[in-house]
Amino acid sequence: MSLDGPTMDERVPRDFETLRATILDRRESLPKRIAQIAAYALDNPDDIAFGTAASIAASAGVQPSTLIRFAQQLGFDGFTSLQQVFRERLRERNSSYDERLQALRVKAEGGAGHRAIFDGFVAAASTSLNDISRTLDDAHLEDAISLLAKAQTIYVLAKRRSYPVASYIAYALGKLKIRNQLIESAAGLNAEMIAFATPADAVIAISFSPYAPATIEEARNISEQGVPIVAITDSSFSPLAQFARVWFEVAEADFAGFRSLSATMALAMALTVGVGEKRRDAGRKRKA
Amino acid sequence: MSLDGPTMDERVPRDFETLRATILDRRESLPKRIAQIAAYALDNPDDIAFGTAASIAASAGVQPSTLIRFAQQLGFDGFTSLQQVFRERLRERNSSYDERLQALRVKAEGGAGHRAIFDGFVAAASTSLNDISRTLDDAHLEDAISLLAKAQTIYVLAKRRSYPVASYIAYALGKLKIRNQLIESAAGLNAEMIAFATPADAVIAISFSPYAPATIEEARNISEQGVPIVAITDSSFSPLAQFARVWFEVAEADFAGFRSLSATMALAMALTVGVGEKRRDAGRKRKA
DNA sequence: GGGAATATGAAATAATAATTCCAATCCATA
DNA sequence: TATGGATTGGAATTATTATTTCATATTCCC
Repeated sequence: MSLDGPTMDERVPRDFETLRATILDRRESLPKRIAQIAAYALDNPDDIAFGTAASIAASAGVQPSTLIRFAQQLGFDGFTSLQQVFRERLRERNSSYDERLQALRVKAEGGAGHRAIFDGFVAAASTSLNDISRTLDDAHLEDAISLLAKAQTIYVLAKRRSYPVASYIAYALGKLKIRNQLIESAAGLNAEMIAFATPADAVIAISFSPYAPATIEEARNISEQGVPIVAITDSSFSPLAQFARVWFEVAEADFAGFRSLSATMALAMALTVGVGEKRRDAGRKRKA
Repeated sequence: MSLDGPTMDERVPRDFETLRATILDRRESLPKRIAQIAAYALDNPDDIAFGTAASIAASAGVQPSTLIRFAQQLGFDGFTSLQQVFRERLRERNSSYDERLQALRVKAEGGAGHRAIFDGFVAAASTSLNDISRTLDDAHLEDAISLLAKAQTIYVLAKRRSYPVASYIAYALGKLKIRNQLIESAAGLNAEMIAFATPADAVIAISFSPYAPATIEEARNISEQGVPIVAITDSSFSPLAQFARVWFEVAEADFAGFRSLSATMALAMALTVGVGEKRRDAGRKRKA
């Protein structure tokens, strides 16, 4: 029995890393059941954070009292205070990513030097990816892919800032052997090109504010011919939205006056590869 | 009083985002104290996850019973089940950034459906951004920007998969009023275009394995004319590296056979805007 | 192999926390 | 301004959960 007063020799681990180290350190010398719960704790820290003493003990295959003895051996005065450490860990880790992004952004805004510019663009891209990952509507995605998979030719329509995305879509469709036509302005023959499109075809149109007038005009014309349009744009007020059969709202973060394209790119690739898969599946079914 | 049976009309939010949306949606119509705790909940989700009804109520300045009424209004049968949602959120977000990515990747690999494809591309893009953020060499960035800032005309050279990046660079340089020439193959006049370049100009060349032969060939020719090259490529064995005055190694993650472009894009934008800034500074100094 | 020290299991107990209930208050409407 | 309904506060009640206790088992040393 040890009756040392309120100030004990052994320091109680206050943060998770210290705790982890302490456990690992003593691992050898722990009694069987205590070691069992120690291993469980390091393997399933989330369960310790949220579970009740009884539920955790059951999962780990020990008695609740063992769990408490484990906590006491580590210097805590009970399970509850041990649990605090595991909860604190979640609190901190949770914010770590956003904080890192925030730090990057602050550095980019405040800092001088060109590294700051680079960090700014990375932060903008990360933010955009994060956003779209949260907000993308699965049903829209399915609709858009079905629509495009049925098309004889997929026309790809985008100007200026959105043009790189269009050119990547065209490249990817080509690699997947899906017939497509990029509508670019070089030769000034857009109107003629568009005239070939029929309701059996489909369009992917991409435009962000300020909407390139040519893109809008061409989208209007082509939709009047009955060609279904899948639009990627930045708000429900976008003129593109009104012509589109399916449309996606993509909010890209910007930096130094240039918006990121990463979220749009990810969506564009998902559409392209999705169409490729859908066609392959349909092909297989037809053969079988 | 509503005595509707076990199947109630209103769906109980099962995940945090739905819950958040529901709260925001009803915000107007909520009674004062309930609204108070609603605001608190959205502002301090961690506290809801970890606190007790009493402690949370005290922090939010209401009675515990109000907290329970709030939960019930949302369709939960008590505070405890509301709290589950807040805990689940932490479990999922818990993941340090890498773990979250891992989750996304697992979802993309395991999951069927087109959402999985989308998640895969988002994961690839995030990974790439993460990598480049860690590995980019500040000194290289400075060197490249200095080199490009001195150029009379910046030639931009990329084919196939890298072409979208080149077109974005050209767009951005244009917006910044920096003279540039995109070398595309449409008219088959690349050789002639390249012949105009002099050592007072500079080139940004982008190529990834499998390196487009045309890009390599053109890079060789232009470097033999003494025009300095900044290259973005994917390994030190890249044929581009040997012609380049400065070169960046960018490792893009891939998914479904298509590599991400997000890291390359971020670097490209940093170069572009960096050059813009450098020229503006130089201009100011010359005037002063 | 015997005995002391240590570890474990299971149930009793104490504590803490969620929920309910009812009276008081507020608010809209006639 | 009176009245009914909704909202709120606070204490009582019920539930859940952590902790303690003690009997039993195991281990280690002489």
